[in-house]
Amino acid sequence: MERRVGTVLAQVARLMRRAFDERAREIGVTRPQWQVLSVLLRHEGIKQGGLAEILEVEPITAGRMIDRMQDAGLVERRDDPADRRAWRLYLTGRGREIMDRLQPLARETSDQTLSGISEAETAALLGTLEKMLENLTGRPAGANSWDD
Amino acid sequence: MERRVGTVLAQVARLMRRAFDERAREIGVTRPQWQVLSVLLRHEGIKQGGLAEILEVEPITAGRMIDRMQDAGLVERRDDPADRRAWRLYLTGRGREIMDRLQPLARETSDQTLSGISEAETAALLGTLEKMLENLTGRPAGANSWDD
DNA sequence: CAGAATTAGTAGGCTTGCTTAGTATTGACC
DNA sequence: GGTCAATACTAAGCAAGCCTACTAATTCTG
Repeated sequence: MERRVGTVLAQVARLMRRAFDERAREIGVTRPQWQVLSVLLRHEGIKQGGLAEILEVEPITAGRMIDRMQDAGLVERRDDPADRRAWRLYLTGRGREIMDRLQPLARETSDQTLSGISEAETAALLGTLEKMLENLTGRPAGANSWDD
Repeated sequence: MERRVGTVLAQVARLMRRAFDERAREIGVTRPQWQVLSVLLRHEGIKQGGLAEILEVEPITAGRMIDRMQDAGLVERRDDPADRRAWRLYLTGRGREIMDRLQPLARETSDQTLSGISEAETAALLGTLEKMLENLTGRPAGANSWDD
């Protein structure tokens, strides 16, 4: 039985990504890229390693994404004055503009996905998912947080 | 608030895949490949298109996966006697053996992820996820089923 | 201060997903 | 029976994950 949790979870996650990307294609941004922009909005000047940690992704994955987003003019790499190995990441004006246009698309996607599901059920879902996240990362979910 | 559902969902899905792949690396099989084997076990002789539909994946994605799994000796393509465009897919002996070894790893992964979460909560999670799946695919979740 | 260990990021190469565009075969319709 | 649309699959090319292995800079330790 439990086998199905991973399967269904992966399926829903993939279909949500597809639904978002479909809407955002015209803007030329993918959902993972939107998530990067989202983090950068809250943590201007973060290093690549920090970004990777928040996203729970390997540093190389974050680095490659920043490569593409820099080419697209969405983000900017600046030297870290205190550490010559590191980059500091900043949103460009274009990146900021695009965030404004993506927000409603994200809303639409989650509205579509959660249609007919009550607030309470959604909250319960989120609660369970956060426990799972803790089990997988071995650290409290609040710590790797998105909204501090 | 709802924004976070997609994000957390994607994160949990990715970390579960990582946890499974870590365990299965020694066997040389990834989680998506395990899912293919799983479907084939229940639907011997299915065509690639049918496989893609069950997995909710594009046909080309399924095709490329079968390429690799055929190279690895896990599955076999046989001609469809009634349609020269199509392939019929079968597990090899090796594929079947490997399934036996993967089952416990899948179990471990979901046990780790769901540790401290009650049966009732897990069932509720699954129920919610299936509603979301319906919302995303536009068809009843039982239809694209895994276990008929 | 010198040398070792850690940290920040990159390079190459793989799988899994996608889109768009193509070929080959089948099936439906006049 | 011939044309034409639909179907089954493949090709090329991209994004986003991963792992292993590397360079360069920093920090720790003796």
